Amino acid sequence: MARGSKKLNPVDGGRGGGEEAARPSASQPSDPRPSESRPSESRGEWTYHRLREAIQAGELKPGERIREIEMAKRLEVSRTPVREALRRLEADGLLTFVPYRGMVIAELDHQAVMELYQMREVLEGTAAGLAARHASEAEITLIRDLIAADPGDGDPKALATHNRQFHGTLYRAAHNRYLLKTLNVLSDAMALLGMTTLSLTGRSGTARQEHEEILSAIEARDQARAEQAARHHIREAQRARLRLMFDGDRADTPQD
Amino acid sequence: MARGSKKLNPVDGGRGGGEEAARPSASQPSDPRPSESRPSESRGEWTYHRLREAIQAGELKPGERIREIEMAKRLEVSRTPVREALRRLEADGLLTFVPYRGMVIAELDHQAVMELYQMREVLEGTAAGLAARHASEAEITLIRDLIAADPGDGDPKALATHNRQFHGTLYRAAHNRYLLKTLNVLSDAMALLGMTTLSLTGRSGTARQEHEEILSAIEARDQARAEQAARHHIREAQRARLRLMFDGDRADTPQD
DNA sequence: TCGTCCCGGATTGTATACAAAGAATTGAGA
DNA sequence: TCTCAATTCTTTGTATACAATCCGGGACGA
Repeated sequence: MARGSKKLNPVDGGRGGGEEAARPSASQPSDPRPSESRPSESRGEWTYHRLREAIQAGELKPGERIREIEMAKRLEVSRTPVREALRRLEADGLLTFVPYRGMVIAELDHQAVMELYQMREVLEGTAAGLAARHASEAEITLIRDLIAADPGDGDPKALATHNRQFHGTLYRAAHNRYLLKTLNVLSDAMALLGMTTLSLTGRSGTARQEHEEILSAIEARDQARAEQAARHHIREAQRARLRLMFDGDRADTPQD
Repeated sequence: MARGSKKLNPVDGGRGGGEEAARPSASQPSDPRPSESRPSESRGEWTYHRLREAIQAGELKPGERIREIEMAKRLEVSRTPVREALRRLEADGLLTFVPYRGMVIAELDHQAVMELYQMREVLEGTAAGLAARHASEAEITLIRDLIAADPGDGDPKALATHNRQFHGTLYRAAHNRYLLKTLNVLSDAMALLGMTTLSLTGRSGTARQEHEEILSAIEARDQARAEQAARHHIREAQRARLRLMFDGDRADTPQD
């Protein structure tokens, strides 16, 4: 039943939040889930978000198997909403369905990672370019404020969150729902690779400069420059990622 | 259960299939499972494809409501697989969920159409550019043959099919799964607009020239030119679409 | 006449029972 | 000890019952 309205942007969109009052108690005689914050969200929706967060947070790692029953028990819902969530995550590319074995957290091989960055370079560039054309002053201000609030080389978690905020704001500033949706999906897939490259390669300072470069071009309403700046940013991120992956090949392999 | 393996490309072009290839009617409480020619895709999968085709074919028009029970009865399956199919179509952007009213075939407003074409221009250009770099000789030959097999100004249905084949082949030739998936989704969304612009604006001849221009650039392995040619192609299609929409505003409005 | 309240119908959300089919295990035989 | 086969286990696919909620219409009162 009550299922929050969903449009093309599944991520958030910063709706005023309030929502309709939403009746306090859940429907079932004995609502199992810890009195979480979303009374009006359907179980399917809720499960979807929970699993997504778990993947983002790295609690569920690539290759790991997900059993419907186990998950249902763990989240204290029935299989039905779990199935719905799994299907949606599969559509997002975060899960892979293996016949007769069920869902598995997607594993990205080298080729997939290359394709992912290639795609992101194009779309991130497009987003920045469009933002230069279409962003409202308020949106530009928001981006500026976000960059100013950069947490610097501190908590990797905060760094990742901040980075996500910056890019998410940039995506929205492009004012293209399809672009927004696609970039969000790509970002999610990136999470499968583990922690951001920022905190792992000491790139946070450089990244901030690159962010400022993008902002600068947007402020100047220079579409071409914004696109190039964004593409450069992603290429640098890719370089860092590749270094990380090759290092990892040496370091991680023996482990386990 | 048996659910055919699904990869990152749920769409692809392999739909050469015949209309109603008989649903996997097997497995009813008393059915010896007639050895179908396939591992028999699951009902959910089957339902998904059927609904998708129905939308593509225009049997289900934008704004139309889809009731789970009605659909289940019509396709002779239970609500469960129907629900799965509906969720997937929603993820593809072909359906919109309206709280307390269920699924509705997505309607694209003017803004959405603009965004769609904007996005397609970027990605189609990217695909052509990548194809120029990565397409195998076999793939290039396939594209060449397809263009040669252009049905010309005849049956609109054949024209649409051929056009889809050409573009689908181009997408695959880019060798990027994320790009492929996204372009397929965008193409599907286009189907919501109704028949191709080709058959409705007498653009088929021009389109063929544009296709040849793209091919030429790919054969020459000229990435930049391929990208530009593809972008030009989409821009022209967009122009045709806009003309059509404005004409439609005058002609269709009174109807109904 | 208009507004409000209430009830029945319609439709989705959720849980659960059952079926099917690969996967794993265990046993016997060579 | 190894191989093969039968049996059991595990897990998903499907159907269906039930619960909850919104929507529409109609009766009632102001």
